[in-house]
Amino acid sequence: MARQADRTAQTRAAILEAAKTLFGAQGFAATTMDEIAQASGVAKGAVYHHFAGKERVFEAVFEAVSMEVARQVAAASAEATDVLASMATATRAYFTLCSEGPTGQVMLRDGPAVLGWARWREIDAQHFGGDIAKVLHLAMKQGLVPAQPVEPLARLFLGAVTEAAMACGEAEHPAAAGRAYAEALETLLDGLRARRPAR
Amino acid sequence: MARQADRTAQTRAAILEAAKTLFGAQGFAATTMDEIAQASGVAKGAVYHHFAGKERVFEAVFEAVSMEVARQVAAASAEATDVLASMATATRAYFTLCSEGPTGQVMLRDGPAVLGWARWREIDAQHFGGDIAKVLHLAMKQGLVPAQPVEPLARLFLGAVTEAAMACGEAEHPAAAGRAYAEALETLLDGLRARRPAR
DNA sequence: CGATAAAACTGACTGACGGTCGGTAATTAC
DNA sequence: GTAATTACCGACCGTCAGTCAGTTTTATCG
Repeated sequence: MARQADRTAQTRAAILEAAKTLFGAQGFAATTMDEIAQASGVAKGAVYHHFAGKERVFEAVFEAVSMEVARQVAAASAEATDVLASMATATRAYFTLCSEGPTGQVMLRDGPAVLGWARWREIDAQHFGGDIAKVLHLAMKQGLVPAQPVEPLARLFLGAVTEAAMACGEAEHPAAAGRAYAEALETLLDGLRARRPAR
Repeated sequence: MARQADRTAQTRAAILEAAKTLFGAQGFAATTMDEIAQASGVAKGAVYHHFAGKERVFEAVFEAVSMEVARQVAAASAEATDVLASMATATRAYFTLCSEGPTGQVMLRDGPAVLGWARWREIDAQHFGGDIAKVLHLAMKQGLVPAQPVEPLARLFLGAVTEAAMACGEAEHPAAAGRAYAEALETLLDGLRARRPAR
């Protein structure tokens, strides 16, 4: 009984692993279901037995990658002086991770295109995106930032961070670009700080 | 001799017009070259005679739409008190235009997916995107904003505006969402203003 | 006006790829 | 054991972007 479940999980994992590699390396469009099937060591029919279609395979891969990225970002921003500073760190870790290699391909290039912007944000909001809103909310509670609607502001930041990640991925000197964008991002964050010290 | 050129231009225009309508209504993926050909009143081969492929058709449509949007944005922000305020107005006009209907489909949903983020920004930078950098630069020159690298900051804003446009397009009450995002955007812009010596 | 070249245009055809489906093998339940 | 359920197989199908050999239209020149 557990045998069956194991077997299923194993096959699923193999498909996911192969798909992640292929999607990351070649992108969604350039990867065929036949390739995925072959790379996972199963027949095409088996892939369709586990996933309703190519997009669903991608969605599963995307979710896995999302989770992993959020985990690493959280780890990177664990220690920080105040909440806004932690946001700057997290944000920087996020777009550094996303701007390089397979992760960027899945998270930024293909993500919105394949899943649609809405679903893309929906998933991201469960991992990294949601944290921005939380931190912002906390910052307001602490008086670091003037009280105002959180949602719109959080979305704007998410958009800015995404843009930075894309730009870094495209840049010839990603590291240098990363520094430049991190700085600009901090300028933006600092601008939010309450002007007349509420302290 | 002008006859030939006329004919060519006319056919091209017909294809572009049909493609714009179809891409806007159904999106890039759901539109077939056969449809475009039929709607333009020419054979498929003629479309390929004028454009190297489906993506090139889209690119031409995208450029036309981009230009039109930039024109309307410029018109909307013509009168404004200071440069930052004009940016707020322009920005708002931009994401209002982009968040609705066919324009949004072409500019935001399919644009980056089909052209690739890099090429997408490249084209946009020739129209709307470039203006952000210009305005920011001017604002620094006038002392409204502390001097700092313009490029990264401009990109972040562009990302934020794009995000706002997407969110508005998705929202159930686009008008209300538009107001909320416009306000958040102004908060961000205001945060950039040089702080008063009085504290 | 032909004759010739060049460009615009046609539409049947091809190859690739996502997805289907009838069938087989393995596993579990009774 | 047998029946039922689930995993898996792979030949086949429909669709669609892109091709190409051939036809029509337009421009050029003697």
